[in-house]
Amino acid sequence: MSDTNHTPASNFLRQIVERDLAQGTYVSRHWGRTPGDAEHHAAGEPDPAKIRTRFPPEPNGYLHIGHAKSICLNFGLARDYGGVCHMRFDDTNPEKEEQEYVDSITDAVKWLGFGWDAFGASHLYYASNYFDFMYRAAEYLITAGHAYVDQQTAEEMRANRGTLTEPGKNSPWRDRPADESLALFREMRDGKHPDGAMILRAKIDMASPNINMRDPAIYRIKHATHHNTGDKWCIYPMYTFAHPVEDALEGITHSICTLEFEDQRPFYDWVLERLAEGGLLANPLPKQYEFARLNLTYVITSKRKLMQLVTENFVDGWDDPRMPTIVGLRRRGYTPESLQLFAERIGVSKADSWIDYSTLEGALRDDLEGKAARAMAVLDPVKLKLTNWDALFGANHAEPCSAPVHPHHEEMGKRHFNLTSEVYIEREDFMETPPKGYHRLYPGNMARLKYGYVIQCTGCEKDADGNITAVLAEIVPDTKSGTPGADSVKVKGVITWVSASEGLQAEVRLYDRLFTEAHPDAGGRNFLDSLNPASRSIVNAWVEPDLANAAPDTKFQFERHGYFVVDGKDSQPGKPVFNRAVTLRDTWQK
RNA sequence: UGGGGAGUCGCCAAGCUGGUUAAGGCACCGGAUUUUGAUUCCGGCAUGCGAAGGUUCGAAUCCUUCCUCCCCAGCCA
Repeated sequence: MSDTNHTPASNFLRQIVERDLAQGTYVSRHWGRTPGDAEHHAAGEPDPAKIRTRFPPEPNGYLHIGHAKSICLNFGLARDYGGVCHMRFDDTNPEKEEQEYVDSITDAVKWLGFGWDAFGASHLYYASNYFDFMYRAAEYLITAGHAYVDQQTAEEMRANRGTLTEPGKNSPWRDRPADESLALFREMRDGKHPDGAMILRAKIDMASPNINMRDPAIYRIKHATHHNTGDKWCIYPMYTFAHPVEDALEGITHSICTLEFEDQRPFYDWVLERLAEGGLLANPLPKQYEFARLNLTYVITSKRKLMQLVTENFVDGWDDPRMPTIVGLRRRGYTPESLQLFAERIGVSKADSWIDYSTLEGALRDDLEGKAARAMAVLDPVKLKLTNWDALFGANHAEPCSAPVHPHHEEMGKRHFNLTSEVYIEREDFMETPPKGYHRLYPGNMARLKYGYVIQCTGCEKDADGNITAVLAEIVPDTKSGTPGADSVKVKGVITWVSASEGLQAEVRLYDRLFTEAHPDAGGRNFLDSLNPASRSIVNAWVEPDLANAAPDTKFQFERHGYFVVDGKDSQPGKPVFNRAVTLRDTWQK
């Protein structure tokens, strides 16, 4: 069960935050109540937020389990240290971003249990709202001699960038007068030039051993309509330039990103320092820290590959319960708490690592164990005939039974259902010739119909092909659960069942991992080759009649099977569809 | 072969301003309880910290060399 009052494990980011808090690194910050430049913040109050972090997705796809780790990290740090985490859309590339994605992303973050209202304000921001400032910052860099307009083609730029081991060559336009660059940059802004005709570059060092410092591009021409700013701009800032600026405008203290941006940090600092020198940005400046992104065995998180699974119909959409997307996990039956627990358990560090898929499953089980209502369901039914029923109770008798909604939480109440002369049980709960240690039904053996009577198996019926068509057993009198004689006969096996005449038939979707390989795309192989053909099987199951009107999204533990959720999309009133979220642990070695 | 990172139990991960019996979680293995072969509860689980040297009374922690893995040459983020 998720434990809410405990000290979270230490990690390098917590140490950094704690050190900064102890040293008062950010106490001098002012906050102008909205994002803004140095002047704006200087006019504000001392920042009530001890730290500011941000979750800055690009709205060009659906969030997945890897983002969940980042969300828990950023929002968690802010929550734990008296700060605030900004929800920010990093929408600097109009060609790839859409409103549909911003909606799904905000939904996902909220569903996960986080929000961005703090200190009397909503901290939902868009990088595109800073385009005016970014433009001003770019003009400043040009004026100060830190940037120039380059008219090399993309190919020339690439050729002159050098290689990992050889320095690059200066662009022929590198030393043109600032006035000239400024004029051209304004022409770029005014739409006088086609895409790719010229580009604004930072002037740093073409011989830097860090390729990212070899005069990186900071503003490019894109005649495209932006989801937020429409056609106001035809030039857009590059991520590497925009991101540090966004962080600074928002007063971010700890800018946390993934490892692949480590090489980018010198440029991040360069941008901020130049703009702070020019008085455009307020000190102290944000600092970037990098952590290892999540890798989960049997799971793929590449945006491109996830997209391919959807567009080529290997799954039924972004919210297919087999998808590692937040919407997929949600539909699968994962809870926000289970995902938070997962994030907490895996920790955060800078070491590339692979988390066992079972860690994810374990977090769900641990969360649902304490709170999911129990119910009986038979997924692979075979009929069980109670051959002494009529003699004992009279034909057509229905024997009322009751069971706790949760065995450890009496306050959750009781559920009721009838035992009848014929019930369904799991096919695997009967064996003609059982292996050693098997203690369910086999001829001569006794077991309990859970919450009902102890029964003794007498045999089975078969069809012409030898398939078992029914299991036969007799009720052992006076052994009903809850009655004084219930324990007069001790049995090792307890079997779940559903009345054949009163049970409800329901579609149950049994999901398993999407891939058969722990590392579906390792070694350059095609991840589609390891798609698990058995990742979903649909069965017609029998469930307790009261489940007919279970509300969508409700989680149940089908006893002895696992945790299931009422599908939020395909269930109809009176006709629920269940998704298996995860099986129960099974330590019985067959 | 340039630059930037990382290597602690099967999987994560603390510890790394030198001195602890090398945390904790997950997994696993025992045993107890159990009308879910679940849960819960007890107990077990690294003489070892990528390797080899060195410094030191003492090293996962400091130094040297080496090995392995990851990232970087988009007008993507």
